[in-house]
Amino acid sequence: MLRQAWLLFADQGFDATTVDEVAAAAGMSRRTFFRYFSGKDELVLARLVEAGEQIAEALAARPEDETPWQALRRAFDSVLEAQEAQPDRARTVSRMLRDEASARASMEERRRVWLETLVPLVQQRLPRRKDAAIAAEALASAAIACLDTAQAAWTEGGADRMAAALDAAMGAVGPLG
Amino acid sequence: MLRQAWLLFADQGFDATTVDEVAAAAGMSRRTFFRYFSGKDELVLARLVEAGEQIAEALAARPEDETPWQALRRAFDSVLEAQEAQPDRARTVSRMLRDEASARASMEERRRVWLETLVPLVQQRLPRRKDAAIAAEALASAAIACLDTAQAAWTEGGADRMAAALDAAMGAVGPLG
DNA sequence: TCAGGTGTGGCACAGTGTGTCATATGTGCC
DNA sequence: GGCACATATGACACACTGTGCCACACCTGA
Repeated sequence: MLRQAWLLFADQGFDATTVDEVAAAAGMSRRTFFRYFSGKDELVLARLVEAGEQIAEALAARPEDETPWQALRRAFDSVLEAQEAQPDRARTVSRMLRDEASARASMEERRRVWLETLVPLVQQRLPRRKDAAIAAEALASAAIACLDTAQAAWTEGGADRMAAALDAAMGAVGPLG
Repeated sequence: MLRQAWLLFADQGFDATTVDEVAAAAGMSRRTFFRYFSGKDELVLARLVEAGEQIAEALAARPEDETPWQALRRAFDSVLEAQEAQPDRARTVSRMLRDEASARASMEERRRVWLETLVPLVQQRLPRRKDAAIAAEALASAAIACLDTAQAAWTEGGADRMAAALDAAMGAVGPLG
């Protein structure tokens, strides 16, 4: 949906692309665009949310005997593969999210949306204790932080295999087994 | 600086307060306000950056035999105290950052600024290895994620001692010794 | 007194996001 | 077919943000 918009973003940058251009490229009026999307941000967020759903699916499918941290690490694999399958495109998007101020806001939003679906799945893997809710949220958001770290390292040359970067990141924080 | 602005934010909400109002309250013109600040966001960010500097100072002062994770946990103590000293004000700010869309953008920005100062300090505590840079960034950003989790839990009733919430969060992710 | 720097405000402009209203474009029913 | 009704779209106006540009006031030293 609105693949046209992403072409514009990649070409001119996110900030430099106006809503008018996006709307025109999609063949609708400005007003109509705002009726379907809350703004340019939502186009970015939509993509990120999709990835979050992939992760949630994968996490739900991990064997029960894995620790939450191991399961989260494995759940990220599908996203890693998708990124490494189209490295140029993935790096372009990644740099956009890092460099363009207005796109950055979507990152915090993504964190919340991802947590909403991931936290319950993590909590299922924890013993029912008083602090289980906090523990689950801490684990999930720490894992996301590691994913972002790996993503950044991979985007800027340092690491050529993203999986290795993620192992390094998550392995430094908690035992991967 | 611009304490007036924070009164307006607390009173009307962040989004609902216009730059014109802030400028008027500070006794300067709109144009002059934009000469000193990049926007309302910067007023929020300034506060968050200050807290980050406190954390960095505290981290640098931790004994060398602590693990990075333990040291980070202890480095957060000063922020915790500051928050618990003025719980109402802290909760108001916390809710604003959570609920108001435009303030949310500052959270991602804060993450970056904090990492810039914290990562080198964490890396000093790690053995020099190939992945030390990634490990340091992963540890620091995971710790920040835990702090946010604890903050959220404390803001919404659940936990009345923020330190306990942070122990639960960080303890669930890595050993605190 | 004059020249040059500095701080400030006014104005105009492009851009975002929203409310309101008018105009298509169906869709079902008689 | 013709009519009534709902829905989708577009046009316009508006409040607000952020920036460039210019004018004015004020200070300071020669």
